[in-house]
Amino acid sequence: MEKIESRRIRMTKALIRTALMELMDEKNFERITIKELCERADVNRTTFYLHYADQRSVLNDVKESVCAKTAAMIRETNFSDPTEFVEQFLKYIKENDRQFRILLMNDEGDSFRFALMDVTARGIMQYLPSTGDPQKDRFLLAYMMAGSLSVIIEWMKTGYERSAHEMAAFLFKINRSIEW
Amino acid sequence: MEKIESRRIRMTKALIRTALMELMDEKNFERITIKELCERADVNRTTFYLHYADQRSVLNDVKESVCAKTAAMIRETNFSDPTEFVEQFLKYIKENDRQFRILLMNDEGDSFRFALMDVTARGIMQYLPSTGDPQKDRFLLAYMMAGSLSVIIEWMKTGYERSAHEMAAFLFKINRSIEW
DNA sequence: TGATAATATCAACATCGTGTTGAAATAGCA
DNA sequence: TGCTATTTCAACACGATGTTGATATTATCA
Repeated sequence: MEKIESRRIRMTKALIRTALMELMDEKNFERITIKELCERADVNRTTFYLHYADQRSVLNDVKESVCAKTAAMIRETNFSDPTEFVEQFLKYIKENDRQFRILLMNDEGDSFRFALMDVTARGIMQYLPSTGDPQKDRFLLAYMMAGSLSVIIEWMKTGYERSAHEMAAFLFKINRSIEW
Repeated sequence: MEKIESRRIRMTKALIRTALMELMDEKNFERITIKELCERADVNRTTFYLHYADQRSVLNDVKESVCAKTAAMIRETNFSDPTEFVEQFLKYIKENDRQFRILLMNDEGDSFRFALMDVTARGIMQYLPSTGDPQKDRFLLAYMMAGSLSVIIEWMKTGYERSAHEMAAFLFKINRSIEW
């Protein structure tokens, strides 16, 4: 289980992942065939099956990789207060617009959103509410996370009209104002 | 455009829609082929193409039909205050658990959620916030709708542990407490 | 450098789902 | 009953899938 992938394999898989993102920018995920994915990546179809079972496993791989990079960014960034954390996070999304847009818009079963939630929880854990009732806490967390992500997606759709700073303040104000 | 479908056609399409819901309860949407959908519905494949182009158009049809029924329920139900409206809505979801669960869990691009938003807007329109800034209003609406739906989905996942009454009070309290 | 192992390519294959066709069977309605 | 709408049926060409065995290329290490 501790196998480290060789540089060649990492390169091949990266080519396939990049090709998938390109294609998802052009058409629906369901319409993407393994054949055209391989042609775009310039990788033999047999090679594809050496590393992935189907298109979905490539997509999952992309999701994991984006989450990992986001987690690393959070780890390496210094922020003193939660508003600044949110602002940094928003800036990061804006800078990596294409990836986040594609993944959030094609998020079957909210799997990417849940993964993002886990990642960002690290940054705001200490500011999360507690009612004493674990189930209520879960409901509240779900509410705030889904609500915030939805606002972020709306922000994306405007082409990031408002600044990350302004949006962070907005989001922080809303989330803080909730009574529990 | 004003064609009324004959009883036979309505029946055939209903068979196909029911079969799709059955299959979606068993496996991922993407893995469902037209062939097996027809076998499950006991309808000839040629007949399928007479009414639908592909699996997705069947799914869209199901979504529309569920939204239409929900809208009808809302129209026919009397409720005096918004909490009661939310409670009725939650009860309706609980009673039609299978349909809502399947559609919400497989909601690519949030299309079903948006449609549900439109439908329920009728019931809570007058209680929606206005900041004077249309874009901010859109953000707030997105936040509250996505947050509430997410709580509802979490409620589903618990197997409707708490009562619709309690959940309605909870949701109403949260949404009301938001500052804008 | 040269041997060796890992990785990628290639051609070929059977299999399956797709979408369409024209003709025949069946059901509903006047 | 007879007419019309609807469904069934068999057949077809097409393309994607997943797998195979052999071969070529590339990386690693002695």
